Amino acid sequence: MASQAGPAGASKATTLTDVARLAGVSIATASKALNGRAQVKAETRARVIDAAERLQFSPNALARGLLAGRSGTVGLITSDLEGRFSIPVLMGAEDAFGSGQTSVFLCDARGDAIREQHHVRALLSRRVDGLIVVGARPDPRPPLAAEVPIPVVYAYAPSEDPGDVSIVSDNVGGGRMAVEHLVACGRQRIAHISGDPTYGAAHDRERGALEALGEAGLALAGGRAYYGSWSEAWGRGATRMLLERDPDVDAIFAGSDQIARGVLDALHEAGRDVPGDVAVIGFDNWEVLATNARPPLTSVDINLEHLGRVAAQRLFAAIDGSTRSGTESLPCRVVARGSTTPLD
Amino acid sequence: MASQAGPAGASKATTLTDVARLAGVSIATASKALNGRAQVKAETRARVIDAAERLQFSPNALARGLLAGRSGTVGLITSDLEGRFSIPVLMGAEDAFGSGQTSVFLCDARGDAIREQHHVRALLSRRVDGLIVVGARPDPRPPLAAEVPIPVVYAYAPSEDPGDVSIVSDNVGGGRMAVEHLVACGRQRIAHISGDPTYGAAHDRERGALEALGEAGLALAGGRAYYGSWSEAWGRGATRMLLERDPDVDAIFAGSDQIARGVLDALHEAGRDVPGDVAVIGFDNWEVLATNARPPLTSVDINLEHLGRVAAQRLFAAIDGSTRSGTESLPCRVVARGSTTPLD
DNA sequence: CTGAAAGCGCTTACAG
DNA sequence: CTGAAAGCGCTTACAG
Repeated sequence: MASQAGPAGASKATTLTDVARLAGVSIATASKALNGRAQVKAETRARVIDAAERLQFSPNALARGLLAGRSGTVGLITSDLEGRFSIPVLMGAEDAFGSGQTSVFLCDARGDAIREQHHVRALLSRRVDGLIVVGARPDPRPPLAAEVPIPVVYAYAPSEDPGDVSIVSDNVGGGRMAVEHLVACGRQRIAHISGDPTYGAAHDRERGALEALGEAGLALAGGRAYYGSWSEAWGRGATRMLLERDPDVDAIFAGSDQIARGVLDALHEAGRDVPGDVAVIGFDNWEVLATNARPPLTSVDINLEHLGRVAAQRLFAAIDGSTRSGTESLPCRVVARGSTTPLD
Repeated sequence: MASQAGPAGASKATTLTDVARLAGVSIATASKALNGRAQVKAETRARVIDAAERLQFSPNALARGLLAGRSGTVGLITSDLEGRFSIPVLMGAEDAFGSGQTSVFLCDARGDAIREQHHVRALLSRRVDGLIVVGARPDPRPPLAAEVPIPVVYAYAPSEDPGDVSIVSDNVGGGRMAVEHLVACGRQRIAHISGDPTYGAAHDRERGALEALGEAGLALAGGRAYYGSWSEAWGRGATRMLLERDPDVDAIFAGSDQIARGVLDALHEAGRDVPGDVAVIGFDNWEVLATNARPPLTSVDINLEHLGRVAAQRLFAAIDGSTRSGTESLPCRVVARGSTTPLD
């Protein structure tokens, strides 16, 4: 039954020629009229515009791009669509582009360098004007394998090459903010439970936390930071361990919201009141986890959507000729909820 | 300092003409050689291919598309990138396309019809060969406002127009599976706590559940299904209510994994053992919630990634001329974890 | 103010 | 087997 009709939509789209014919002018004039060029009589322009509307004319961007040497498109290569971190970045970038004339090609490399190469080649063939590469985790990643003749911006995960343009969130600053917030809430015995120790960003956060503690004249409760994995189970286990070693702890800075959820559970089971006895702050501000927690979880937001938007802006700038390079760190912010309140 | 260098990548890309010149043939011959046409001497072909490689020739897809009347691109319009349901669908679609010659434009309409229109127009102007529209929630949605001359496939949220092509997950079947699984585990007093009652899909799931209960000669524990919102808090509250009205309940089918997490919490606090006293099954199989639950949560997976892949296949078929239409429901599957086990 | 012509980079009949 | 020519849909100098 199928496929008898031949390719759907085979009815040819209307072209400038059709519009020109209907308006009774040459295609050159039609083009100028539609593009707002100055040298067209007002009445002629009106007739052309009217004809274009009547025919539902939609200019062929392929032809235009071929001529202009610019396609008005951009490639967004993510390493991991599944991961929840690339999505907000992607949203921010899509948002920044979408409002203008630029369309975005989405490619998921699934963390595979070969696949990434394949996508880069395809995008180059489509003559994208630039590329944004969104990493799966915040650590530095190798630059794209191929030499590409267009600007590239690395987002979330910076390129290992300092000559590239990278936009990341300021993990040191985020760690610092978390502790400063807890100190501002009057806490003195602050512990840090983090995740996978192979994440450089985790250590950056710890560094920021230690700086802030030092400035407040405090030491880390529990004797050291606890590293494990980015899971609720680890948050629970580490908290039990911590309570044994340092029962007087009055605040816990968790390396992620998942860990924080485990921390809250374990504190609850140990009969500690949050935030009365122990304040808890998470990291990432993963809404669904943070707002549903009991009590709702204070967390450090890493502003990923903003990061995506900035990446898009930097890409635009580079396409327009900017030669700025290097890694730019964007500040985090604390979103306060019920799990941290001042002691009084 | 910036922008002195002029637009980056301004060094013109190599063209077929460059390749032909280096190989000492006409561009027609070069084209045929590169595209595997039969009428080319082997030695000539080799010379052309060699030249193309040396020059890193990447054929201009814009020129090719202009000529072919087909761009080899497809538009993916999502209503809600933030939502966690559109992402897997998008992954599946991207995956199905990405392995071939098709590139995907991503557009987020943010649930706004005006924005959607804007994106449709832009995509049409880029001469995409087809469109996939991914809804934000599983209920039927109005078809695209504009008449589009290319095939459209609606995924996750079906079009209200039965003449359109829609791919959705089988919510009735999913509800049925959930109850059948609980019955298979020997449960007799099965309750259903669902979410926002304005979701048609929620009622579909209930319907499937009721059918399966009827076939097992059982009635719904708690007297009726409990509707509220898709949150942990509601899961907790509803469970408390349920335990009061029907203390003998031995299984709860939650309308989402978030609700299920709340259910588990409340059961835990009420001193009920899961799955010993009460079995719990969720819906959506949201990995991060399900695997981190205590015990790990059994859940109905709605196979969104597969749904995206099928949507892509249907779009391809339509582009190739298939005229099949209507709504296609894809089956769910139960992913069993620790929260449900046979009574024995 | 308007239009004929050239050209963006490629592919495809059509001659040779 | 190879190449000259036309053409996809548009824009932009350049004449008139």
